[in-house]
Amino acid sequence: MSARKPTISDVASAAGVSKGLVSFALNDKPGVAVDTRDRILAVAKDLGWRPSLSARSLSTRTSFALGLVIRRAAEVIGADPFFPSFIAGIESVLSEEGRALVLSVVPDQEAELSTYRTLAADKRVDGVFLTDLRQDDKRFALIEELDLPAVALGHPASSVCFPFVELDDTSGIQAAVEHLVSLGHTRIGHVAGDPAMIHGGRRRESFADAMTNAGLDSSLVIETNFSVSQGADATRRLLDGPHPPTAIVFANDPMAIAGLGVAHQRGLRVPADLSITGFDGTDISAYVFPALTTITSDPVEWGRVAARTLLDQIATGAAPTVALPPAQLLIRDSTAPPPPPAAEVAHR
Amino acid sequence: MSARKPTISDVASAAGVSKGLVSFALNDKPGVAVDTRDRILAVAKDLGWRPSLSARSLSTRTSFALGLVIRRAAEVIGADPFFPSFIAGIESVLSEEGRALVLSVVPDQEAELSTYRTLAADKRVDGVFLTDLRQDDKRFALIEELDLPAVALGHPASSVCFPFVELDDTSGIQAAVEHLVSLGHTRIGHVAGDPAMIHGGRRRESFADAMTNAGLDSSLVIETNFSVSQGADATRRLLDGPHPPTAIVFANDPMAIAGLGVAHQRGLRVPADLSITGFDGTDISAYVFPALTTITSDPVEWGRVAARTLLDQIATGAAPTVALPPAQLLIRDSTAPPPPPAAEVAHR
DNA sequence: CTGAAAGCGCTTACAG
DNA sequence: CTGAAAGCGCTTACAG
Repeated sequence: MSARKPTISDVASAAGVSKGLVSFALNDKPGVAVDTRDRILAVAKDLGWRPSLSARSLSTRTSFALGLVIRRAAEVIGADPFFPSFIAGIESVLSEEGRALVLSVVPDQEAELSTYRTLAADKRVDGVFLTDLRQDDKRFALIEELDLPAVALGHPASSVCFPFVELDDTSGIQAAVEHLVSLGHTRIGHVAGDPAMIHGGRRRESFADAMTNAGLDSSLVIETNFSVSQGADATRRLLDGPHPPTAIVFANDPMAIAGLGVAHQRGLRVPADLSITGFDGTDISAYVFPALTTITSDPVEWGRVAARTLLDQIATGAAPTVALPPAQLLIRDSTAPPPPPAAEVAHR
Repeated sequence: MSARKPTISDVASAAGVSKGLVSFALNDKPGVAVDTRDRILAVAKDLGWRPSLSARSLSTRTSFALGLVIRRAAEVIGADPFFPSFIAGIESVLSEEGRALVLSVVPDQEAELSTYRTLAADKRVDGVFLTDLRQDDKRFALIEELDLPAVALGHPASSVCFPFVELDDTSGIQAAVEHLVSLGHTRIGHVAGDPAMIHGGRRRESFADAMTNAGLDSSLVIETNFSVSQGADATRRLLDGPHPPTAIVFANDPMAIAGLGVAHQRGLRVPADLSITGFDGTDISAYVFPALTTITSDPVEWGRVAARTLLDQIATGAAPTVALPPAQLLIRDSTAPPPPPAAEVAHR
């Protein structure tokens, strides 16, 4: 029971071998006799030896950590339940691998970029996750410049030199629009996300495509930054327009819930007077009234797959891109046929 | 423009001094002539030298990182907007200090404890944040055993050897009860959080105390795990009881929003038939209908202060405990006088 | 005020 | 299959 933590030298002398051999045994390198290896490992276990992370880091230039940089405005960060679940998924694979997750939350692009630079310069992480991809994403060039292994969430707008894990959300949006059209809606609005963000832009395009396919006007769209306050505001503007929609497709659940609030405040019944769909399938969406028809994905699984892909990319330098099962439309109680024209007018 | 990153030796030889002196200059140690120091620093900057983190870690036994372990069931993790904001607060101080945050999300106590052990054994972090304090918290003994610097969020149930940052939430709960009592409510229920968690238990006690002070029955309490599903369930049970409350105080906003959903589903008007209060002051609470009367705290500030305190604790070993401004009652539209007895009966 | 050297605890060619 | 040694890039007594 020495006070000091045992080192590789302690193990080596206790096992009667050199430090080098202990290292080889530990790392499963070839060239160690089986019984020698077993003896070394037994002694190591006996002594309670754990190789020093910083010593390994120094000689291998590896940090055994992965980095996640989240760039979100303070206003948006709290409302989005994506990240906690996504991180739980990452953790579930990292913990088995003895790796850690280094997390940064930054307010703007400048801080984001400099955070990646610092992470790379300090070799604080062996690779990074790229979330919230943007249309013209400055990170791509930076990642290449820094020669930092990376994995992106979603399909990058340009061709990139790293793998990504994508989840098709277009079919979910299309299913939502088709669902509303089949219920008889013809004036459907969309409260879109941030157009500078790939998934914000793509959901909007999917909406427009689906509307066009149905032969309907696809111009009832208002862009937001994904925040609840802008979601509420967009809903108001849509309802105040000359031809208010009878259904609104929201780009995320928090905005849809805010939209529900606006509708109720105006005395509109959902879904009798106004149908609403969300996006994410958050827990709370099942418990608001009426329960939200939404489009579900699996952020925990996304985290798991992204972590495995990044680890693979670090190890091999050429991990394959993977496509997750597409987001699914989950029909609950916030969608119904539109009101008959007369009843409709009565509400304005 | 060499391909290799410059090291301390490069700086030393370029400046014509020894490595040791460069180290002293870098770390502001005494015993370096001012002009020598300036020259060294100028050369270092010129060469773009950044001291290697892993080399420094190895010789100083410091990781320049702080650890946050979040133990939450998958079901609860997404709905609680506390952590993203709290983490943003931590980040705002760590980024200036060149330190990183290592985050772990674990499902249960066993994983939680072993995560702290691993973090300490690997010297992965220099100190840890302790959140979601429990009544009988196994982490306290572990922290002492591991000799790991720590800071707790909230007031520990037992006396501990590390500082904590507390935020009084009792006065907020009391203010909520007093507000409801002053509106004329006499049957007030409480959807409590997890009683094993300090803040869950304390909010519940504050509720009971406030009710007793008002001379009212304080037994209308249902415990939950803070999840929206249990929040909805508890609301139903309260409303199905023999003497249903005319107001419900919820231990967090997500559950209050679920409670709002249950009330609407039953055709109860809020606040005319039922008053509801939340806790947290989340963004979305302002946008549901009716806007939620809630109790607000400042998780970002909490993160900032906790980070500074932990850094102080690491540096001095004796950082003072700090008390944040108490949570404030924010009156919005979900609270009003109770319905007259007759009207009430009509709703059952 | 400054230099030369040992040490932190691993890994990895290089010999044998 | 195994050992002895150098090296990763810092920090820190120890001399002078």
